[in-house]
Amino acid sequence: MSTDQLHEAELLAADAIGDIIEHWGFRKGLGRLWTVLFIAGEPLPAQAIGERLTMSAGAVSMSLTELQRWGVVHRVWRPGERKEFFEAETDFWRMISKVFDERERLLAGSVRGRLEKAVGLLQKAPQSPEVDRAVDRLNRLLAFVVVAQTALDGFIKSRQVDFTRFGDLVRFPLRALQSRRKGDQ
Amino acid sequence: MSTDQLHEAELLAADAIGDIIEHWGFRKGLGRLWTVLFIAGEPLPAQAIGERLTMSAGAVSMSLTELQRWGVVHRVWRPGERKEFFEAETDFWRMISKVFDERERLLAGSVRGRLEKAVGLLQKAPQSPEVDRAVDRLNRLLAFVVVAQTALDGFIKSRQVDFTRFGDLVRFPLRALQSRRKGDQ
DNA sequence: CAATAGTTTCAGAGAATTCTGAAGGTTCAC
DNA sequence: GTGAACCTTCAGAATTCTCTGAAACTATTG
Repeated sequence: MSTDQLHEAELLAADAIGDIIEHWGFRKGLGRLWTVLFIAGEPLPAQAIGERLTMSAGAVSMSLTELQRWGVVHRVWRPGERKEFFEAETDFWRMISKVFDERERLLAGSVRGRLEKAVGLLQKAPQSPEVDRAVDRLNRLLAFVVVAQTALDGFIKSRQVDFTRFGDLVRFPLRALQSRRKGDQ
Repeated sequence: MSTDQLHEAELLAADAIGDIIEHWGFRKGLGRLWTVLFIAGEPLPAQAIGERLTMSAGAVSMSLTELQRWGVVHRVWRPGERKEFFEAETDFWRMISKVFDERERLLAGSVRGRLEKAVGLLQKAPQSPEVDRAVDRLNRLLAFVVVAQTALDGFIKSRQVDFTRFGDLVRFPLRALQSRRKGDQ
């Protein structure tokens, strides 16, 4: 039965993506849910998602909320339909940018602030070779946080252009791969 | 007392870095431990770490093992000393590369394999517009995983050069910062 | 406005992760 | 070899995270 195989493939892929996502600090379930939506290729109602992944309505709802917060899933309203639909963001680049932005915004401020505070504390302490070296190192760490943030940001924001050398694979790779089938080689 | 302030600053910074690290999918404790070693600026015995962070010997040992596995902490043997010392890797770039490499190695194979398997499953299923579209999407996902990996890898490996515009801040900034103290200009 | 379909929220259950503390190694000095 | 100092391991404790299921809420329909 075709539906079973579709379903099995879906779960397999969802789990794989779930694992990636988990290694980047997200919940596995979020990756799985996004993948199901992505493979579906069209907006799905919450209930359908719950059925495919065997999740409770509550879990689906919470996950969808979080995915929307990250900008990787969008809510779709369909005239005439009572229920709501959800679709996966498919522009991988936009997705990643958003996630990075969010992480930056969330952390950079507080982290930077705290590191600066730590430096301040030390500089008020009586000078000593030990403290001096600690200040140097903290400053170095602080500098790195800033540089890394800038660099990552630049990378993320510039890549859309640079990626063209991959033949638009990132944004619209469908055509290029369409003809490759198992056993081709 | 200077030691108290050093200690307080240490904890503050350690916690900040711990938070960053946590958002990138690691245990907070690993970030904290690394930071203490980094600020110390010299190899420390396990016991000293435990005291500064109030961790049990077991936790310290386990954390050190993991940090070494990630290549961000090194074991140092000092002739004449019975205990062993641990020092933080200070080349941020090497650190990041290693971490990315590890993640890649760990996941890329399995993830790629599973996605390919999912595509294979679908391609054996009876053709239908729905299945065809699913195959397309899965292929696109697969392509992205590969591209992203390549791109990230390239970025990571090339950045060492590009970072020079930050005045070597990333690799060897110690000297540059050593003399700079608050009020220098 | 009552009934219904659908979604969100949240307390508590259950699962997973992380830490502790003790037992067991290992190394080195004597 | 024995004892001391130190590190590692690991079973179970403690903590944290995630999910469930039911109740509350919202929007739509008749």
